[in-house]
Amino acid sequence: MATVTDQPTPARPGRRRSQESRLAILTAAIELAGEVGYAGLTIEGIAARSGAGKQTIYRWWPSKADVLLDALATKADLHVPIPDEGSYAADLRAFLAATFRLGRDRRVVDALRALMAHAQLDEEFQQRFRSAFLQRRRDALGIILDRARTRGDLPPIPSPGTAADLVFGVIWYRMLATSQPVDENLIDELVFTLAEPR
Amino acid sequence: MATVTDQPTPARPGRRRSQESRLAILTAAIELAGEVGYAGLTIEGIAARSGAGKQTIYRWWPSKADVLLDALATKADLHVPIPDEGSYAADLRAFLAATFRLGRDRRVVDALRALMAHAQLDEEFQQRFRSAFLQRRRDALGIILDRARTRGDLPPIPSPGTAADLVFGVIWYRMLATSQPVDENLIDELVFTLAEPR
Amino acid sequence: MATVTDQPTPARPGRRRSQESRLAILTAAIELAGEVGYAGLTIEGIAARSGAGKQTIYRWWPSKADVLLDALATKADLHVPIPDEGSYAADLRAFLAATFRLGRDRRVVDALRALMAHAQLDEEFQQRFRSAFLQRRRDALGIILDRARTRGDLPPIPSPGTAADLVFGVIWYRMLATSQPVDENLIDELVFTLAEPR
Amino acid sequence: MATVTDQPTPARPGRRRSQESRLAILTAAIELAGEVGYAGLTIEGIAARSGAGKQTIYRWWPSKADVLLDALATKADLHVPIPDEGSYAADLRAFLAATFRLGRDRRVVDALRALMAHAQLDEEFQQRFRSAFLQRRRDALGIILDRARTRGDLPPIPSPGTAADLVFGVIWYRMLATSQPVDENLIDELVFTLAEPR
DNA sequence: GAGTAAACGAGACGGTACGTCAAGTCTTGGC
DNA sequence: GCCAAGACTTGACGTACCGTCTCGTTTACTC
Repeated sequence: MATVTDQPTPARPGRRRSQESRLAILTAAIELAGEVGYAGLTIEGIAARSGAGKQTIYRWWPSKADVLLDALATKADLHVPIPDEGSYAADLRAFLAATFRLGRDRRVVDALRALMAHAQLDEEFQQRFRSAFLQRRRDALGIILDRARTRGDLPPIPSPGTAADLVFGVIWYRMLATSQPVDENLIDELVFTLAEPR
Repeated sequence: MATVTDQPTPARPGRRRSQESRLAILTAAIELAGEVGYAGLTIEGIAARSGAGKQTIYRWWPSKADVLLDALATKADLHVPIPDEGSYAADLRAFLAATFRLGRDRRVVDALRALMAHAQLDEEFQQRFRSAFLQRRRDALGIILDRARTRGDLPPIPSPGTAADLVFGVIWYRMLATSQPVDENLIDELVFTLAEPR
Repeated sequence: MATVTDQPTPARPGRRRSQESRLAILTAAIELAGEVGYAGLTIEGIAARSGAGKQTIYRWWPSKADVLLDALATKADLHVPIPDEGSYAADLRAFLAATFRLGRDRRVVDALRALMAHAQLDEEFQQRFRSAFLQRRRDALGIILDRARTRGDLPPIPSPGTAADLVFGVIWYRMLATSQPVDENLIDELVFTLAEPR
Repeated sequence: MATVTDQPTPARPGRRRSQESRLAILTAAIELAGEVGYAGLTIEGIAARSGAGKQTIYRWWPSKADVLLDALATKADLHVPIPDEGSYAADLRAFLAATFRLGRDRRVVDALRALMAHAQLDEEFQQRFRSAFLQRRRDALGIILDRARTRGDLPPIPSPGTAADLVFGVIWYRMLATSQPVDENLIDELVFTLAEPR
């Protein structure tokens, strides 16, 4: 039965988007970012490596940052599962551990640093980066905090919003400013500071 | 008697560095960054605006980020005074309030965001940015933390290093990721979370 | 009775060529050439203006010059009648006057200039342009010259071929090199120079 | 002694134009035009072949046609000497013979055809082509015609202007429309038609 | 009336060159 | 030796069209 949401196949005329090209472009972007760094990454380079025409890239992505973001979303598993571990402390610990694991992949970390950097230089990309990446992470943590509040597990201070700022703040600060990734020790201190009842 | 610090007059032959040019360049950099944004800032633009030759800029600064960093250090008052307020909580509150005031100047915040971004894309600048800016701020907070430890005022968890990461983490995260600056409310929550004895 | 030239109905299967499309394309070509000039004329532009697909154009014409040549032949009356005026001088005068009239239409002159230009840059189009246009005009003048020779009206020098070169030479030279069209005065001088017995 | 016309050295600051680059560009343009034809000639190709940057070409010439025109003027001897041969007929014959010789060089003829073509597609280049080439040739013939008039050697019809149109008309028409160059026979017919007293 | 075949509109594709911008370097004459 | 001026090579930008290649649709003929 056809419904209103059957939009993926609106029977448009014209040639369909090539999935071969799309994937070749995303793969080339990831590889090149790893080889020459984000600063050395160019649309021309991606086009050359992937065998696509530049226009094909510009047709679907507004900037090299968008290509890389799409590549990351498509190729890297950025998903953070949030199983109910029974307590705020345990949930938070699980969340941080998952992030910890992600942070061990140098290529992913470098790409995220570059995307955050690009977001500071490109107003419009900043919007996309926030809604496509940053906000999703925040929402995941938001679920944990909500659950804790329901449980009566959540300290009154800091407020959920500030707690999220503290968690993501350390993570990003270490990535951007000190090259010191999230480690086991940090997890302990964070859990104690945020989840320990007073 | 000549000493090691007598560097301004090493009695070299040839024309001395022009302070007029230096200041004109720094002023032009600040102004242009405000007008066209960091992404639109170019060495050529700075040279044209300041009336300097490009070579003069390249002779003294390695990149546009360094010009802007120098301009910020020279023109904006980035100094954070750390008077002894009698307690860790009060010192921390004073430190955050000073940062709060700094964050009200849009132009300074934008410049800092851009410099942090540039640091992600330029390995060598990252070193200079860390030692010339990030580490200095950290050192200032370090004094407060040291003083608190001496006083016996400092909670055992989080450790001083992590406390600094938490403080600078929130500040930078809000600047870079949420466009939500440090405000009075955040100060209260941070002071409570970090300085309240358990 | 079917003859060799009855090509429009070879009883092939499949959809027939659309005359609507053909005319829409030729019209669009003429209009666009007038609006944006030949240099600004593109197959994509013709397709967009006419509502045709690019493939439809490429199916029937090898280049934009061929489209324009076809358009000119179809829409503009390029025919030069050569009624017998009784003498070489009168025939030549009539021929030149007809050409004169044609040259008053700016759009036709511009299109011819562009086609002649294109013929210099595209070897294959040059062949088609010669046989479809230049040679036809030459043949028309050839009839006049033949008639004059039969009449004994034709001066021995210049030879018919050279006479044609002289006639078309001035016309094209004025179009291409001096923007000065054929006018009454030129007609007088040409007729005197070529047709006056010595 | 310095005079008002000593303009070549106005003591401007800044680096001087590189004659090495200029000549390398002109040479590359001539060579490439010969190898790939004018239609295949590109600014990028000239830059690559000459070792110059594209910007250097765009700085000094507005289009590839201007490069080629300059190259032709610089490298090919396009000068037509007009010694006084004693009579209009002899002068005209000498002029045509010189042109005849020029027309034997395939590369020069092809370049001129292309430039004339380009002039039809580019309004501004047309102005430059006329004053830098076409008008100069016309002026040379003008001297011959003036001399003839002074001598009383010049037939009243056609007028000098029309005579020039006829001469250059045939030459260009043969180059552009019939691929049949000026030859000895044409010279005889032209001299007879234009210079023979009636 | 069910194939089958071609032309049609639309539009994505790999390319090439465009003309521009800025980078960082080099060369000039003057201070 | 520093300075302003400005030409230099280099390399990427984002755009415009090229000519080709699917798509699904429409129109004709053949069986």
